[in-house]
Amino acid sequence: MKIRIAIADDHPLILRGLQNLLNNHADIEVSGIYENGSDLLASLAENTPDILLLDIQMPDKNGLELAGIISHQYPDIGIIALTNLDNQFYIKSMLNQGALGYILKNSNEETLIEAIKTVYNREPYLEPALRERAWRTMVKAQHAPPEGGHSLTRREKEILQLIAKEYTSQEIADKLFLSLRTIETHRMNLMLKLGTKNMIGLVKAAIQMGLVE
Amino acid sequence: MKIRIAIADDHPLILRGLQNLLNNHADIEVSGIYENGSDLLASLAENTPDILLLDIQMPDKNGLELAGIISHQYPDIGIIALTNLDNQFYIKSMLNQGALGYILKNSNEETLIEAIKTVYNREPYLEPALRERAWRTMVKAQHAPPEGGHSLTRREKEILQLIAKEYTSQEIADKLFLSLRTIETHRMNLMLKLGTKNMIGLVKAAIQMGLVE
DNA sequence: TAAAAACTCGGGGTAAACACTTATTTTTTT
DNA sequence: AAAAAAATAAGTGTTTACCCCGAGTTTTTA
Repeated sequence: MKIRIAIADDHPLILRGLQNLLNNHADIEVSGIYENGSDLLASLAENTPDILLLDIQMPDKNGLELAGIISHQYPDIGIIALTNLDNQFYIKSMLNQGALGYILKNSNEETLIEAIKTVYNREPYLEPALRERAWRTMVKAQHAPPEGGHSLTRREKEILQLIAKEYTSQEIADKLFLSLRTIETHRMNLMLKLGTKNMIGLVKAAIQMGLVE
Repeated sequence: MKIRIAIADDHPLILRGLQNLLNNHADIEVSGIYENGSDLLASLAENTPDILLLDIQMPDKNGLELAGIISHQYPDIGIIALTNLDNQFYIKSMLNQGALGYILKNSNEETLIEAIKTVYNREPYLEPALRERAWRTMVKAQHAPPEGGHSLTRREKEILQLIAKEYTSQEIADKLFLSLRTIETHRMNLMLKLGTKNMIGLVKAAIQMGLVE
């Protein structure tokens, strides 16, 4: 029996490349391709794959939300995050949202096939190039941060976004009708969670998370 | 006679997708695919294409340099920049470096083919979605900036890079054996050139220019 | 309905960034 | 050799970020 694979990605070139690549494997079958999150969600009930290759950056919904919804509604689908983002925060978040695999778009064929087969067997798979660093991140996470990794709250994301849009703390405070000290506290917490010592690091994190640009 | 196309991109998936897509067109022929800038440069003399699809982000050399070198050495090759970066600065820079076309990786097939045919006729092609904005940028550029866009000097790039790496001005001064005031002056000039009021904007510009991340 | 997490706000201080200015020396270009 | 551009440096002052600390309120989760 073939492994049925669905692909969701807003880049036609990537879709085509994946399709072409996977069709060369006798034990794999591409069951559906989707260019946005809505199409994907609409189709899953009718056409349930074994594996879902999911891009994190999608036009309508982002991959984190999608992974959360899908892993909840269809626990039998093995989700593999397919992304350009080589970012510890995202890896953790995706895994927390129910993804079993995490590979980069510039992976080679072997990595991709190995990821698919591994996740098909219900085992987690992480891009080889990212393993070392991710492991270190996990280890570090057991020391400083409180628990369960540094996922950002709604307010924190909002403020991070404004910071990355070049608002000063005072301007953010005015905009949100909050005290300057509140914004500063949030900023400090953001720096703690994202492991950076200044706003520069925050901006880079915001960009990697897709909150701006 | 077929249009001969070379593709340079470090993403195997994109390479495969492009190859597959272009092979479906009778009047197009893929003459070579390259995963890095060195391979590309080494092969161009032997195997000269009509069109080069060039990724901006490459492991060894960046696309800007490559475009400059190639357009100089092989003026008959029509260079089309293929990128994720929807960014005015980059568009201008690439065109200045001799690229004739600029399209995004999430373009559809029609856009890609149209770009190839347009550039084959030695005419410039810009991603439709980017035209409006780019045009406005060009118009604006005729007012404020001195000439040919805001090109940064070597020192400025170096310092911008360090800023984006979360060095403070004092740390940069120590590292480069310069006065703190010198670094601050450079920083001010950078902010002027890049049209931003603080370091946040500098970091974003640095990332968009590919100086970090 | 407790407990936990998130959100809010403050004092007091140091270091860094930002904003205006001018000016000399060195390197590159013409 | 002259002109232009780049790199260096500084005076002076204001604003913002950063770093300790603590603590009350609201919302979410268990």
